[in-house]
Amino acid sequence: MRRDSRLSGVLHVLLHMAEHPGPMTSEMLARAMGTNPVVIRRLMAGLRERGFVRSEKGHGGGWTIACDLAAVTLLDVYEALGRPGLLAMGNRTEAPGCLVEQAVNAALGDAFDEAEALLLRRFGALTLAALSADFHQRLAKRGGSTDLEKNHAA
Amino acid sequence: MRRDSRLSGVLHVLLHMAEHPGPMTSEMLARAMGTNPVVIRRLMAGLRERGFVRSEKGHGGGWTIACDLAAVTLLDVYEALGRPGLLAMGNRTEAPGCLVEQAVNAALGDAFDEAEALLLRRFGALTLAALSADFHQRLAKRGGSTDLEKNHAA
DNA sequence: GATATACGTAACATATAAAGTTTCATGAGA
DNA sequence: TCTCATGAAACTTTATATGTTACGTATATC
Repeated sequence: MRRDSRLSGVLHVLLHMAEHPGPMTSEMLARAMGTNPVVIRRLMAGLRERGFVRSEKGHGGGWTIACDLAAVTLLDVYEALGRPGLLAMGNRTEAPGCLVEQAVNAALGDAFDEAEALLLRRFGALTLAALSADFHQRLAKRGGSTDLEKNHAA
Repeated sequence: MRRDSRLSGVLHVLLHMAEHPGPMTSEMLARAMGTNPVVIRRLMAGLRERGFVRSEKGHGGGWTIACDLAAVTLLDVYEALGRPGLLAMGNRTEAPGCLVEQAVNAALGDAFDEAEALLLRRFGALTLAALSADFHQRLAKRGGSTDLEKNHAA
């Protein structure tokens, strides 16, 4: 399957929610993302458990942000998704008896660990507020609207 | 599917070949790796095209190393495998019209690009000779044999 | 209270890619 | 000629993200 896009997707959802006054339903968000409401609910389940968002049932219900955007990093979001695997490659065996494989594992494993650490460091250094600020900068430069319908094809 | 282990696997194969006088058949290598001869041939196809290894058919045939281990880096091997994807995550959409998604893509894309660059840098800095040297160091410390049968379960 | 709305969850379907397997053709040495 | 070994195609298996359907539950409006 192609690369996991859950982090990318959930950030997209969160930033749209930040621009939208009042709750957004899974249906609205799914339309914006070109996907299914159930996919949205799955993405959001972990975030709800951590208290980053809140969901309300029934009329006027939907999703609302329940945290300070400046206090939540991409690392927090990543962890709320269940820490999905970051690298597409890995060692063939975990604890091989073969010394050759141990040498290979050690060399590759170091590189893999470093790359993972780099990603987590980068995630930890970016807040949702920073992402939102970047969005608003792009918006000012282009002079568009924050309205969902203006930015997404119907 | 679990993480791609082709690079790990092909390095394992190469280092065993380096320790073995004369050609090794796909059958021998497959037994050592706990896999199928066809899998070995698939792994080696790209390396053969680049001249890193040579294959001979018929009696006494098999695979032999055809390069200077000190001149070939893990990056060369990685490229011979067809540059398989390094990261398990990616952006949801490549060139989105949505400014929110553009902001998300920019932030994540930078981190992803850096992680990939780090991995390729690390691969490029490691030669097969360095891996082999590390293996021999481990061997001296443990005082074992380079014989395949001694290091792999039957 | 009845109805429509919206989330929660389970179950199932689809798509993709690595890995494993089977089969047959081809070439090389004994 | 017979056996060994690679080359390549085709098929199966497995894992996982994503997409879809269906049904239960809670809530607001009428």
